[in-house]
Order: sequence, then structure tokens, then C-alpha cells
Amino acid sequence: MEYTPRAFEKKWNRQWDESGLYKVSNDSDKPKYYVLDMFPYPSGAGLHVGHPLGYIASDIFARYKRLNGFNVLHPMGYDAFGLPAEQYAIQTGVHPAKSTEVNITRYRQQMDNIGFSFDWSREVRTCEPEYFKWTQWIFLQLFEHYYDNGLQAAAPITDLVARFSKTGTEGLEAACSETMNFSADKWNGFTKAEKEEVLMNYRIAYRKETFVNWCEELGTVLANDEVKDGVSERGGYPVERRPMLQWSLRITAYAQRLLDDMQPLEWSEAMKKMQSNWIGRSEGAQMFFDLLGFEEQIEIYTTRPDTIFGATFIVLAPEHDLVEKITTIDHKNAIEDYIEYVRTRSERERVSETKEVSGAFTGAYAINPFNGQRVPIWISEYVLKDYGTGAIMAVPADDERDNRFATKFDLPIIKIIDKSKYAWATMEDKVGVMINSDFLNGMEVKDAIQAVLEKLEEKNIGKRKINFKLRDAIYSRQRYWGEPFPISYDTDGVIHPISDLPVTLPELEDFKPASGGKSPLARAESWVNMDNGNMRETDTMPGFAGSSWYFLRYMDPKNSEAFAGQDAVNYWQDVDLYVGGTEHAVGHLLYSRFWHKFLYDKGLVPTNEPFKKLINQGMIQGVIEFMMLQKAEENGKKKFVCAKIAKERGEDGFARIPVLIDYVKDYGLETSYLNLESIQQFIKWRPEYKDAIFECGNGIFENGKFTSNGDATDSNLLTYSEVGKMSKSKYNVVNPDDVVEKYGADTFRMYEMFLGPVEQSKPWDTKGINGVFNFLRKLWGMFHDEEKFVISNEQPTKEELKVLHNAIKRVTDDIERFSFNTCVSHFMVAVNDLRKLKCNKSQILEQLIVLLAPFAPYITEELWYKMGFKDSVHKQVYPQFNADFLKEDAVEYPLSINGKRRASAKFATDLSKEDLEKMALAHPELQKWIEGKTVRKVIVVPGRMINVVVG
RNA sequence: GCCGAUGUGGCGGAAUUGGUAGACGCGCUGGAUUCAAAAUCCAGUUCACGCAAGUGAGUGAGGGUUCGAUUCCCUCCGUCGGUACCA
Repeated sequence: MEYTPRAFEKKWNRQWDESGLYKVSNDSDKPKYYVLDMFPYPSGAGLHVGHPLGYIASDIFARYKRLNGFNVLHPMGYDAFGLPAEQYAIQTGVHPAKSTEVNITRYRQQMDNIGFSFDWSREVRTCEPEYFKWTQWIFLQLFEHYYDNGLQAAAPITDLVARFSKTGTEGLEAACSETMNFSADKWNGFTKAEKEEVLMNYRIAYRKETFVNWCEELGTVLANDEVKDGVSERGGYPVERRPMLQWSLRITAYAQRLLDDMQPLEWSEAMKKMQSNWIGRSEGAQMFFDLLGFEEQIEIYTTRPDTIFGATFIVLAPEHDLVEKITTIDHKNAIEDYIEYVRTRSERERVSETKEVSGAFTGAYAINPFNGQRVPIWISEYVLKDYGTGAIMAVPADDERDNRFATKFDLPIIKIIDKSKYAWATMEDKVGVMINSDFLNGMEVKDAIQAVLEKLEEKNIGKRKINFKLRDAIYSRQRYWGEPFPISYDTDGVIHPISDLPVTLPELEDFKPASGGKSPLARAESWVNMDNGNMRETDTMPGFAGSSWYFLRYMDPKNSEAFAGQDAVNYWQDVDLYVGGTEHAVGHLLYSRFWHKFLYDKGLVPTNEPFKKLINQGMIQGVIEFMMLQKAEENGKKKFVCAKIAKERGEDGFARIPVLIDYVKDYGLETSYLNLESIQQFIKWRPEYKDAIFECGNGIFENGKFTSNGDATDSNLLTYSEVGKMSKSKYNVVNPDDVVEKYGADTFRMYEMFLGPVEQSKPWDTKGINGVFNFLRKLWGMFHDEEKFVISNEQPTKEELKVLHNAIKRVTDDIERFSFNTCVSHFMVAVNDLRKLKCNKSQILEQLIVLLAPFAPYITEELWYKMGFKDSVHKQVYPQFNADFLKEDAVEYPLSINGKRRASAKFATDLSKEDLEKMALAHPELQKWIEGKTVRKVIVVPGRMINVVVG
């Protein structure tokens, strides 16, 4: 009987759905296990073959855990707010809610096709009011809290108010935008607006004038991690820095905890490194330089306080607050010109031209607090406003950038560290002996750092300080399709939280941004102007808002009283296994951890960290195939040339035209080509090239006719192949639906796993899929003869049991270490071996089927029922491994001479080391190699190998 | 530049603690079946030399430790990802 998977896969989809097979309860005696996928953004393009890779892996694991007696939470949902839907709306007028809904329907169909065991009754969509009500609620909590550095936890802002009215800022340790000092009396004398302003300095969700990444093209602000190389990650549009009044989240308050708590997590080293680099902790000192002729001081940050005696000038960021004040009249023009120059430079230019230094002198001087020397104050774009204090002491002898700067502007360089003992050391290595440095002379750098720190604190001119690269997260977006802020402003500009949630989006006809960098919401006047005279905040929340806590909502998705009930949260605790791509390494994963910690501080979640174990699936890329179009036309005709010929003639003369990969033979290879038939397909697809000339390897194809330049009656046109993203514009998208339609979902699932380790990226290639399909056909064949289902009830032989238990052991071990590709090969081995033994015994097959069920849920269910069982294979108990069946009487030993295998022989398992040695030496094959030489040593590893050392 | 991965047949990849390198699959070659083809089945397939038995080489390159290294150590090269005037 033939294996025709589509005949029963649809049936089981229906059945599973109707019987609620994958529904999971919050009330169970079983231990819990939470397997989570990063939920997708439902884009218009639908899923391609790369998306399900991680979903398949997590689905196998979830099913495996279920068979092993766990109550498994395995949900799915949609990250449904986002820019593409809004841009689509601007272009077409289709409401984002509508297009999102359509896309979700498509995604759901595609996922259903693959047989995932998601509990769809728990689906969440971030764009739905029942969901974002709680996103808004969490935002309000962030707004109503400050971060207490003493407690190392968030605390209610009301506590802070009480404290201020009693003791002012006295002894306060709290995360803030800028350090404040006032007494209780002063606080009590503040107006309401003034008090609000002070509190804003402490709130975890706060509003402030900030330099932001403004993207004109998108009409919105972007977070740092949404900007890549000075352009927007989505769309690649230019981004500029501009000051704007924005909501931000004080993630920096959690920097140290975000760093420390990562340690015990089962995340890849790479992932942890990416996060800790992004957090960017550094230890150093804050130091104050007096200004010559001004009362203010300049606060600098340095990790190298030991180099203070080599500090020959100060550099401020061009945006630094003091610049305007200290600039002398005769330098005013130069400074203004320079600031203007910096403003015109895009982030990209600033980054790309790193070797070129520029700057301007303010005319002002500061005093080195250690030796009283006068040092000039310059400004330069290489000092960043956002990092440290926006001011540095420049030590040209010991820092490469300072050195370039000093050389260019002819500033003094004082050598302060003798590195002659450390020939390998570069300028920046923290080694050497201090010279020209007063009380530090003769000290090693390490000791000098400590000595200066002590002195700083003793003289009260600075102190130890830990600094982070991590910036607060900008939380306002000037967009329509996002969560509205539950915030309004009264006529005095005082902020009022709106506690009646959710605050929903108004209807709009036009989704274009409003003028003046405002969100489209600003145009919905009746919505903006509230009955009480207040005006609503018109910005919306960023993409990461909804995705920062969605994993908690799955625990209790229908709850209307809380983001999730305490019972549910206490039962499910945290995510045991999280599967997703590396692209979220610093964005989503960092924000989620931050929100989770905040909720933990509030006692709303029982765990400190949300994701215990993280697996990063690789990307499945596409192959992009190009045809080489000659730039110069020939006799007024366009001309395509074989890629090989193009290469010989110099590729500059050719343009690459992507071609639909379906037309290309052997795609992805150096030898990929179009034959005459596929050239005609191409012309049909792209009629603008119907008159083109095609210069193939062995002749010319033109006007439907091939003219050979030799004997060939046919010829190929080689294409140029490249590995890259799957995308519509590259005509290389492979839809999983097509693969499933042709081979069935089980084959698709197993083939994706068989491709290689899940963590690895690789180009999609359908060539090997037949191997997996054949495997399932063979399996099917074991249960059937020519026309009907037939299995035997005989007792299995020792050999058959050995095959089965070998498979159980290997598959189980490999699932545990997420090595799914090798699992597939173990199954293949088992089926091949059992077929050789002509085994169709139910006692063997039943167990094999349960073992395979997580990988191939359909064929196993079909066979299970055919075997006469009444309950789903997916509710069975995982096969128990029994080592007794693997015991052998004899072992095949490799016999080596000097580590090189020369023969092999079967010896009984229970032989002693001495016996093994004797028997090995007596082996005729080995004798040949030993003859005429001395046996120096014999190494015997029982059960493994025997090695004879001769010489 | 820094950080992290990674490099194994024609291809995807396997080898969990140092112990028979190349499992499994694709592809290819030969054979069976067939009027023929597809499909299927059987056999072979790291490379070089050889009819063969066999011999030699071989996990990016070079060195080291070891009876024995794809695995551990050092130096270098390539590819991919992250990050970058971070004081």
C-alpha cells in the first residue's frame, strides 16, 4: 500500500482540533514545562520555509516532554503591531487592523499545515485591546515607580514623595536622570508642576527632552537597536540625531542586575556576550576639573585615572551644556562653525570616517586637580554626549584617539608609562611602570589606578564610578499602529495617567504622519481632546512594548482582572525553553528581562528571570540566482551573457538581474544554468526581454531560435548564484505549503531537522528531501503488504529488540541535547535495520511509533490507529530504554600499531586486559607489523580499542 | 580593531568524556527489474597509485602535548554573526 500522506494529514488536523488534543490546563498534578517560540510579526509575505525551523524544533521538544509526563505549555501568538502594516495602510488605505487580520489568517493556515502542537485557545495578539490593556497597565506601573538603589528594587513613587516631604533628597539613593539636591522645606514649597518635574527625574517610565534617532522617511523615532550603521533597520533610511520630548524607560537602573543575573542562564556564550557588550559595564572614576574664570566644574569620566599626569587637554562633546558658556569671543565663530558641521554630519558619516579627527578650541582652560596645570578645552565629535559625562581628559600618550587629536592640533604629549618591560603591549594595554607622574612614579599601572582612586576620594575631587554603555530605552513612536499611551496632559502641561484601560486607537482615514514630527494620532482631534479638557498623548508605544511580556499572558490569556492571575503565574513560573533567532539578542531579550525584573520587584511574578534556557535557531537563507545583462545594448537589443563569459570579460560591464529560481537548473551551484526551455520561460515571465539576445556557452539564442557556434544543438546559459535572504524581490521564496503539498508535513518537518544542527544557518535546498520521504515510505511499508495493513504478534527476537533499544537510547540522548538532525538519522538506521530483519512485529513497532511521534505526528497517529488503538499516539508514554538488550557477548576491537588501525578482531566482552593483550599480539594481521620490531607497550582499553606500540 | 562562532568527501552533515574519521542522507557509478522510462531493489563510492591484494596521504595551514588528536595547547589563514571614536 502506498504512502500518501496528504490523504490523512488533513483528517488528523481536524480530529485533533475537535478533540482539543493540545489544550493544556493550569490545573495538573504533572510537573510543568513551558516551551516558547518567539512569536512572529504577521507580514504580508507569509511564512517562508525558514520560519518554521525553530517552531519544528520546539514542537518536537514539547511533544517529547508531554510523552514524558509533563504538563506542557506550548503556545503561539502574534506580534501584531508594527510598521509594515502601517506603511501598507499609507500606500493603500487599508486599515492596519484589517491587513493584520488577513495576514494572521494566512499565518495560521500555514502553521496548521505543519502539525504544530500549539494550544491555540491561548493565542495572543498584541494589537487587541484585551491584550494591550495590560501593556498599558504595566506602563502605568513603570510610571508610578522609581528605582531604589539601596533596596536594589523598584519602589512606589508615593514612597519617594513621602520621603521628599520629610527629608528632601538627604541620603537618597535612587536612579535618576540627573542628581538633585533639595531639602524637605524646599520640596514642600514647590508648585504641583514643579513637583511633577522633579518626580519625572526619578520615574522608571519618564518623559524628557532627549537626543533621539529621528528617521524622516519613516516619520518616527527609533531605538538604538533599531538603527544599524546609521540607517534604519527596517527600510534602510537615513537617521539623524535630534532633541525631542520623548517617553523613555529607565532600563539603566537595572543594568547591573541584567548583567549579573545572566550568569546561571542556559544561554549560548555568544548570546550572553552580546548582551553584556550592549550593557557595557566599565569601572573607572568620575573627576572634577575646575574651570579657569568660571564657577562651574567640568565632570569627566575615565577608566584610566592613573594617566592623570599625562592629561594635556580636555575634550567636550559638541553638544555639551558648558560649551556655549565657556567659549571665548575670539573662538566663538570657529566653535559655532564646528557645531554646525557636526550637525550636518549623519551618524553614518561619523561612524565610517573613524581615522579622520576634527575639533575646535573653545579658548577656555581647566585646571588639572592633581598638578594645578592649565589645560586647554576643545570640542570634538569623537566625544559622545550620551556616554559617561560627555567630557574626557585627553591623554595623548596613552590613548590612540587622543593621540591622533593631539598630533593633528599640535597639542603636548607627555609620556607617562614606561612599557619597555612589556614589548607585546599596545598603547591601550593596562601595563607598565609610571613615569613623569609625581607620587605615582615607579608604580605598576594596576597599583597606580588604586592609588589615584584613593587620593581622589581623600582630596574630594572625584570618586570611583561604574559606567554603562546601556542607554535608557526611548519609548515614544510617532506612529498610528501601536499601543496608545494611557496618558493625558492638562492645560498646564501636567501629566495625568488614565486609569480607565484600555485606551484604544481612534479610527483614522489617513495614516500619514502629522506635521512637525507628530504621530498620525494628532489628527484625530475628537480623540485627542478629552471631555475634561485634557489632551491625550498622541505618540504610541514601540514594537518591543507588547513583546516584552507576552510570555506571561499565555499563562492566563483570558484574564480580565490582571495581566495574568497569580495562580497561573505561580504554576507556570517561567519559560523553560525559549527558541528564537539571534536578531533579538539585544532588543527583545533585554527589554523582556527588564520588564520581568520590574514585575518581580513588585511581587507579581515569582522568578527573577523569564527565560531559563535559550536556543537560537539559525536562519534558512535562500539562493539568489542572477542573469548577467550586458550594460551596453547590442544593435539596439538587450543582451544576456553566460555568467562564465561575463566573468572573462570583466563583470563591470554587466548588471545582475535576479531570476525566479524555479527556472534555474541545479540552483545554488557554480554550474547553475538556464537551458533553452527555461530561457523561454524567462521571456514569458519578463516580456520586456522578449527581443533580447542570449549568449550561451555554445551559441546564441535569439527570437526563439538557437544558433550553434559549433556542433551543439543545445546550450546552457550559466547564472550567477549567491546566498542571501529569502525575499519577494529576489524571487527566491520557497513556501512551506508547496513542500507540504508535495511530500506531506511529516517529511517537511523531518527534512528541516535533517538539514543540520538547528543553531546553524544554511541555504534552503530541496535536493535531499527525497531521502527523508523515502524513509517515511519505508516505515509505512513495514506495516503494509501490497494492498493491506499487516503486522505480526510474534515475540520479537533479541536482534530486533537490540535495534529498537539502540534507537531509543540514541534518539533520547540527542533530543535532550537538541541534536535533532542526528535523531532523524537514528530513525533511518533503525528502519533500515528492521527491514533487513523483515520485522513487522507489533511489540517492536508500537514503541518505535511512539518514539517517532514527536517528529512525525501524522504518520505515527495514522499507524497507531491502524494498529487498533483507540487513543491518540500523542497521549502515550515514552518508550523505556532497557540496557540489557544492548549487551553483547563479543566486541569488535580495532587493532592499531602506533595509533594507526591495521586490523580488527572480535573478542569476548568479559576478557581481562591481559588476555586481550595476548590475543591481540597473537593476531596474524598484527604479527605482520610487529615482525622484526620490538613491542614497547600495549595499550588496552576494554570495550574500546587495542594499540600496540612498536619501534 | 574587539567579541563570539565556524572550517571534515562532489554536497548537507556525523564522530557526547582524546580511542576504528566520514554515521545518515543527497549525488554519482555499476547491476537487477522493465519492451522502454520512471519508481524500486542490490552493490560500490575520502583521495592518490594499483587489475587486485595492498600501500601511502587525509578533518583550513604550521607547530606542540600524547601510545593515540576532528577533539587539548600555541601561532597563522579563511568564512559567518555581533559590535565599534565607549573615554
